Formats: sequence, C-alpha cells, structure tokens
Amino acid sequence: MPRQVDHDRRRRQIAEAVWRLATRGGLEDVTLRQVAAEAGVSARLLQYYFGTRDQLLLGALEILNDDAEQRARERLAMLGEAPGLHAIVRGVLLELLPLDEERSNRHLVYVAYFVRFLADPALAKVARDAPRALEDLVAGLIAQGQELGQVPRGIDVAAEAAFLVTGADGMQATVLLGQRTPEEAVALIDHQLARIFTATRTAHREPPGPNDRHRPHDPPE
Amino acid sequence: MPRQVDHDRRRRQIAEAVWRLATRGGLEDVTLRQVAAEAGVSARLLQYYFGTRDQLLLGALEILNDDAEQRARERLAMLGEAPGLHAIVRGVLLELLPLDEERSNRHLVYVAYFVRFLADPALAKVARDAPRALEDLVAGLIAQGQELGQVPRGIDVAAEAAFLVTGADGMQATVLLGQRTPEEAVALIDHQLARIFTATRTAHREPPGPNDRHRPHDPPE
DNA sequence: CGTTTTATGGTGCGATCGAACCATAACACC
DNA sequence: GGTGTTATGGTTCGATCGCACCATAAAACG
Repeated sequence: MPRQVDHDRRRRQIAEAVWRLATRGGLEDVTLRQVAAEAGVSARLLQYYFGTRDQLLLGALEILNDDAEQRARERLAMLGEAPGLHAIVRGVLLELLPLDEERSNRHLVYVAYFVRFLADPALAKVARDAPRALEDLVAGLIAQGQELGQVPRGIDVAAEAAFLVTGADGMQATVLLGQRTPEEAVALIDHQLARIFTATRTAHREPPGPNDRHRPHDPPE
Repeated sequence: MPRQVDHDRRRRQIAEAVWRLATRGGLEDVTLRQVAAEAGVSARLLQYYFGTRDQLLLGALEILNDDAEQRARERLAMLGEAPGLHAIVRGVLLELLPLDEERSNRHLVYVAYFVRFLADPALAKVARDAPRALEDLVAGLIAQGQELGQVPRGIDVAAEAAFLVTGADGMQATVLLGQRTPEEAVALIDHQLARIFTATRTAHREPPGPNDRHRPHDPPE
C-alpha cells in the first residue's frame, strides 16, 4: 500500500464540505463540483472515496450520525461524576437543541435530508434508529427517577418521555428560524422537567448555573 | 381581455404540482420541466404565471399557506357550535399533525423549503408568522380556560402553550418517518391536554379513532 | 372585420450536472 | 530498481437545467 493516507480523515473532510453546503442551500446545492471546491479537492476524489452522488450523501450522513453520538457522549460525560437523573435527562434533551453552531448545522443537515428519508430506504435506516433510542433512554431515566422518589408515581413515563423528546425536537425549527431564542427554548425544557422531577436529590435543578454550563452561546444574528 | 381564464385556478394547479414534486424528492426535483409535466402544461406556462423558478417556489408556498389557513378554519368550524376550549385547542394542535395526506404533504413541503427559509428573506417572511400566531392563539385559549375554571391557576400558560405547539410540531417528523403512528401522536397530545384541562365542561375529550388513548406505543417494526 | 391584448406552445442557448474515462505521481514491496 | 497498487488530477460526454426568445391561437373591443 503506497502513499498511505488517512482515509477516514479525507472522508470526514469531504463529508464536512457536504454538510456546509447542505446547511447553506439544501441538497440541491450539494453538487459534486461544489463539494469538491468546498473541500478543496478535485471532483475525482469524491468519486474515489464515495462513488456516486447518492453514496456520497449517504456516507456524509453516516459520518454525521457517528459524530453526533460521540459528541453527545462527551457532553454527558462532562456533567460530572454523579450528575443526577434530572441533569442527565436535561443533558440529553439539550443535545437536541441548536445551542451552538455544530448542533444547529446538524439539525439543518437532517432537515435537508428529510424528504429523502421517506423515499430512500438506505437513508431511512440511518435516520430511523436514533430518535427511538433517545425516547427509550429518557423513559428509562424517568422510571429510575420514580424508583428513587424524584418523580411522582402518577405520571405516565412513556408518554412524558416521548413528549419531551418530541418537544425538544420541535423546538429546533423555531429556534433556527429565530422565532425563539435558545434561552427561551432551554427555559421551556426546564419548565417541563421541573414538573416531572419534583424532587431532585443532588440539586441540579438550576438553569444556567454560575459556572458556564450551557452558557448562553454566542450571538444569534 | 380575451380568452378569459381563471388565473388563480391555473396557479393553484401549477402550485400543486410543485408540492407533489417537493414532497416526493425535495426541491431539487422541482425543476421547471418536471413541474410542467406534473401539472400537464407546457414549461412556458410556468414562466408566464410565476416568472423565474425562485418566484415559482415562493408563489407555491404562499398558496400552500393560504390553503392551510383556510383548511384549519374549516376544520375548526366543523367542531360544532359550542366546542369548548379543550376541543378547540385540541383541534388547533391536531391541525399540525400529519393525520391525512393533505397535512402530511403540507409538512413535507415545509421541510423541503426549510433550509431556504434561513437564506431567502422573502421565503422567511412567509414562514415566520404562522407558528408564533398559533402559540398565542393556544395561550389565549388556555388562559380563557383558567378564567372558566377548566384549567388550574398554577400552570404557566405561555410555557405550556409553547410546549404544546412545539411538541405537536415535533411529532410531525416522527409520524412521517413511521416511528410513531398517528394514533399514538394524538394520544400523546391528549395526554398533555388532559393534564392541563383538568375539568372540561362540554365533554369533548375523546379522540376520533377507537378509544385506545395513549396506549404505551410498541415498536412498530 | 380588423386590431390588440391575453394565453399558450415550441425551440434554442449557454451553463452545469453526474459520471465515466484517461493519465500519472507517489509509495510499498520484492 | 523495477513493479504493481494506491491515490490524485484533468477531461469529456450526454443529459438536463433555467430561461429567453419566437410564433400563434383565441377572444374582447373598435
């Protein structure tokens, strides 16, 4: 194997170009030539690393998904060693909100792909798993909260988890369109969480704390 | 004026072709030739009625918006003469769900346009007004409910209204992707509404389908 | 009846698209 | 030092794109 080059790195470099173009002008702007120019490589390279355009779109989405999962894991790990269920659920939900450029772009890319999800089975498979897993995760955490007495027994765990995830998901659009500030979105999530987690043991209930956990992220123009 | 022809009707006919193509393959499939073929007219007609492609996209969106507003009004009027606040709020929220092909397609069209909303000011203007108005409407209705004793005083009207609308909005994606059945989505909405409207005067609480209200949604695959 | 305005069809042009093809530099291995 | 595989650049082709242009039927108006 001559001229050994980091394949994954190249693929990521190209995938990022796809994302940038998709967030800017939708999939119709993701043309082979534009991607090549945006990534600073020749158009031939795209064929070499991804093949056809459809495969490029699929590959770029897979890389995006892997990225998202890893980032979420990192951010959850950053909560500290004994975060408390309330804080964990909050962290999961906030991961869905466009609180920084990375998460905004991620959602924009998903939106750009969305219509294709319905038609292209290969793409659909990639997109279908994530949200369901999130709901189950949140439901599990809330159920744990019930065990520990942090959440009232009366509430319907599955229904609340589903609505929380769905609500966070729905808020992405409004925030991106500038109809709601990120702070308002976080406040709405916290309002619902406060209703569900009526008693937290490890006192993580504060919205933007003194330390800059989820600080109000840079100027939204 | 010779050969008088219903302009609005023609424009609608063309706009519908745009919607169909957009829901099927996104905006990149909305090419002048394809729209012409789908609408059964010559490509020249599109230019005649809409002008450039961008103007066609904008025009088709405006017609879609007008449609949506009128349909929502019709459906709300169909609730009867003294619907009760709970039923009205429910009707408004259900209007956002993809419960039939028309509403599904409408949301798909919005999604197809979404990325453009962020870049194109003319499009953004069209899209920005509707959701905020919906929130205010729901908030007003819930506040009325408080006055009438149907809604507990303790709840934060604005926050709940915002989360309801946002949740309904977020549910569109999951339903369209087949991750949740429409019945489950309705059940989740009803679950939240039941929490807010603790006492309804005119007993309009049942959903339309069989009374399987918020059963714990099982894995559909 | 002729004229003018409105409505429609067809055709052509330059640009760009996706993708195949051809060439060759770079390096590992024998 | 050949040799073959890997990685990269460039070019080309048929199709399609948006759109401008040209022609003309149809009908209201004088």
